[in-house]
Amino acid sequence: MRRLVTLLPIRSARRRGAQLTPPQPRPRGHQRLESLDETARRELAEETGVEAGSLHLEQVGLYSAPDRDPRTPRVITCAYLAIAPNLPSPRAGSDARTARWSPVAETRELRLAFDHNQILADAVELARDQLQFRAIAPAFCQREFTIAELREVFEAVWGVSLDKPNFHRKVTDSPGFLVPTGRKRPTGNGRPATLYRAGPATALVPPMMRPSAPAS
Amino acid sequence: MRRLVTLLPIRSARRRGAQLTPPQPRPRGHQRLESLDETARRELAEETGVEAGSLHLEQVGLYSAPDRDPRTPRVITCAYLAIAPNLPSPRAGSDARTARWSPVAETRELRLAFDHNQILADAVELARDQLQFRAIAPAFCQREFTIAELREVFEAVWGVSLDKPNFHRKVTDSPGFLVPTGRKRPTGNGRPATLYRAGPATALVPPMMRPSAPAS
DNA sequence: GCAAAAGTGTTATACGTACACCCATGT
DNA sequence: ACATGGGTGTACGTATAACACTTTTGC
Repeated sequence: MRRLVTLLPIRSARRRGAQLTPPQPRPRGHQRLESLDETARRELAEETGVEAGSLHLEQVGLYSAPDRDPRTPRVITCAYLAIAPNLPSPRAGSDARTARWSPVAETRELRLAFDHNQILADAVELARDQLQFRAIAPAFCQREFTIAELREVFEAVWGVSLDKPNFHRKVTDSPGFLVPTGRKRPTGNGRPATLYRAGPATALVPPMMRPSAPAS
Repeated sequence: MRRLVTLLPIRSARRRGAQLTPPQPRPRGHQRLESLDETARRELAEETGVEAGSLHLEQVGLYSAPDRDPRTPRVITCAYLAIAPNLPSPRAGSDARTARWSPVAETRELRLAFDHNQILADAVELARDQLQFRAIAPAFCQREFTIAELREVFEAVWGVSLDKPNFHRKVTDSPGFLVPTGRKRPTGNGRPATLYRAGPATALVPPMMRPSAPAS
């Protein structure tokens, strides 16, 4: 089952610059100024071990309701959506002590603090939308992947099941989306699947339309 | 010609809460806490005279590159996109002293300070995308409008020309998008157009796909 | 009547969907 | 040989685009 969501605790979220009050001076010298995007990328790498290169990062939005944290007014959070393959479990003992993975289908049942359920819902919805038009699906996979693995990404994020033959055509016909590596991967049982890498295209043309009703 | 963009100066952008440093205490007492969305809505109303009710407001994004304002590091801006009809000219003598209107087609030629060209481009791109799927186009019009006026919105924002008959069907067939008022407006020359109001629908189904290449 | 703008009908084409079918491999 | 999963072909329904056509007004 594909896991897509990590939840970093509030304490960590504050330290990593997600809160927009001026940052505390860092203990060891040489405090280089960085954008929030860079901060999010660096801290996520530090806490989960994901190398920054293979990481698709995107702003979800700014959450600034004055009473969103009843303990302290004026806590403002900028939420990010990260897309990456093969994420390791959050490191025990790190800031992300209570971080965990959750399948997309179960995110609605989670009970998070403050407005984090809303933030998470917005992030999932953003991922679902982006998947239709942008060529970000390979970011969920290894550097080389099969069409079936790519299809599982769409099925997991959208919570639907897609027609295998039509999906195959759509992704292979989309210009610049996939480049075959020439290699094949034995499936153990059945014909081996050809391996692909992410192509140069940034958009998916024509778009992969998301079915309205969840299929069986 | 339809004008869509207002540019508020930096000085104003700071005071209205677009900068995310803790807000200065306001001179007259009773400083109610508000979210950034509320701040943007209130300040835009104060400076342009747009009543808050008929205003579609949306976050564009957060701009936090450390050197985006070379005079002061760490100036962070949350940009908003506002959609409203019939905007009056910015008030002389107000904070928005250098604010002005610009047609969408000419926004690429503008020379703005700092990263504001990028912010403006992002906002226009957001408006273009949203127009396809959300029922926000009537927010550009008066409370009652004709199909032709609605079509001019799409043509102005997208920079294309659309087929009149097909556009008419699409918008009238989209359930809950438009409600006819029963009244008609004489065009001066030709058959009078029936007037519509914005319907309850929030999404445009099916979406109004934006043509890829600009038509003649 | 004529011009002009609103609105309707009609047709060809493109697209997505469903599903039958073939291909390549392990046992 | 046969089961299994990868991949291709094909037919059908629906949506879109292009444009001819009708309707309603002012002059």
